[in-house]
Amino acid sequence: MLLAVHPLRRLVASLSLRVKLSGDDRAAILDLPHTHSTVAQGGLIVREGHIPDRCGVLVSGFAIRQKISGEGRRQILAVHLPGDAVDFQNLYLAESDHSVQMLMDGEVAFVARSAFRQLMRQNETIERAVMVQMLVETASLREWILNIGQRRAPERIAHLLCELGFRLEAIGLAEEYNYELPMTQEELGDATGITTVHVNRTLRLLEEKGMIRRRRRLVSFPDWQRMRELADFSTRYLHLDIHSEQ
Amino acid sequence: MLLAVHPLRRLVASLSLRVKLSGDDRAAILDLPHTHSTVAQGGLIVREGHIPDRCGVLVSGFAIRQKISGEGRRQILAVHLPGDAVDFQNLYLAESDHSVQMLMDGEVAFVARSAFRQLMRQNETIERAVMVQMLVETASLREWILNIGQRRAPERIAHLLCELGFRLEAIGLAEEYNYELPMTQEELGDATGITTVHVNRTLRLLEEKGMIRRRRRLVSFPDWQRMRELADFSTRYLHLDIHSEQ
DNA sequence: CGTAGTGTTGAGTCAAGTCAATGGTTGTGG
DNA sequence: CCACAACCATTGACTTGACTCAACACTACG
Repeated sequence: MLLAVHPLRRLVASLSLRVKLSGDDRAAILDLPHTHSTVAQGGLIVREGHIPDRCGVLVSGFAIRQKISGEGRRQILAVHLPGDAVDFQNLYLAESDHSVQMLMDGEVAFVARSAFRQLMRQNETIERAVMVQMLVETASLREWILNIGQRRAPERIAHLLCELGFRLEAIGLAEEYNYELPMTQEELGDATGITTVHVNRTLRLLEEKGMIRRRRRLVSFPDWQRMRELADFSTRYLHLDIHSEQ
Repeated sequence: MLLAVHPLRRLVASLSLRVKLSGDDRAAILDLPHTHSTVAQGGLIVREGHIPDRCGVLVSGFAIRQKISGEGRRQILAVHLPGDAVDFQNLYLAESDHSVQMLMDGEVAFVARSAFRQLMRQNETIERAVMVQMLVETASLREWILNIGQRRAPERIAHLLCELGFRLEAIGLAEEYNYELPMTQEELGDATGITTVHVNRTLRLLEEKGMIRRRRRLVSFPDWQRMRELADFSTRYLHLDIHSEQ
């Protein structure tokens, strides 16, 4: 049973969320030459300072995009789910200014950057799909800034939990927005600009207020709507509503 | 003396900072059909929720990219200088998730989104130049997140002042990194996630430490290198070093 | 000369950080 | 199978950076 599931299938599904792909388009993506390997927890798929000549696609497992300050403090910029291409951000740049790291053991497919760019020039729909994906990533960064810059700890954490729930739901990896949190409390802190200790207290607070329920890393939301309101979570920035045709 | 200076000249210059453009490339950009108008301070060039069908290019004056939270708090995401195209972020999206506002009276040229995209498909160099510009904007958002998420108020403000100085210097609008700050202290606060009062105290602190000097809105840096170190300001994220050829 | 927008300063409060210790879970190797 | 180590989560006590509220000063402009 070779290749029970094609490594790039999730990428196709992910791109299809926002741009309608024809059978030919899908085939063209699946035909991209690629390698396929497992990467251990903590492994880097994109390295700051390196010249990116290939684009990683998450097949399984989660990853984070991160940047380290001069004092060695780590800021998490985004969380990537299976199906995400983690290197669109570097497709046209000479040198990566940040890195992408696996949150757990997982599989990654690698596609040559040149192959990606060639396919984009050949196929306008795929080009658009990639561009949309890139711009949605950027939109997420904007919301991330708003979150860190303007919200208090409880809302900040809540917003991150909502984003994860919503995105996992969209790709079928959550049920009723319940999911297993792929991050430690330290990582939640690095993502939201809050210390580990305060993340812990804030999670407890959210639980006491009945906004979340926890068992191990499993989070569930007794009242998803109230949670969304508390978190000030709007889905507009994820641009998921429609298949934009032009 | 009609059109003493072509409204799109600064855009050409701005794109040329990172991608080498031939004479034909430059001419093609200058030939883009466009309108040209003045926009008053506070005027919106991009509106959240609107469908962007045209792309604004700053001819003169400064603008900010911003997002408003559900509680009405404003977060500034980026500062745009003359020559910046402020709508690349929406070129492939159906609806803007944020807005761009003039910081002062200024001139803006508008190019139809379709014309831009058509030119990009026709001319691979221009396509690359636009993509690079888009990705550098995204890189700036990442650094912005690091700044707000991991640095203290003095370093945060210092970093913003460094970024402005460096970018203004790059387009010839600063002398020795000295420039007239285009923002009020309230705006500095909204950009860094700090209250107005604390911005004021922090600026005083930076001045007392000899990192900056102020006269009105004019800022200068007695020791630019020390300032950069304090701010933990690296220029890598601006990707300005080279004309990347591939 | 009055008004509106900025900038500045002081006093008091609070959200979040720091430091430090303890508990729980998982995995591993003797 | 147990003991230890490593990692993660939790809690308490104390500190502090930043916020809030409030007043006042400066400047530009009609």
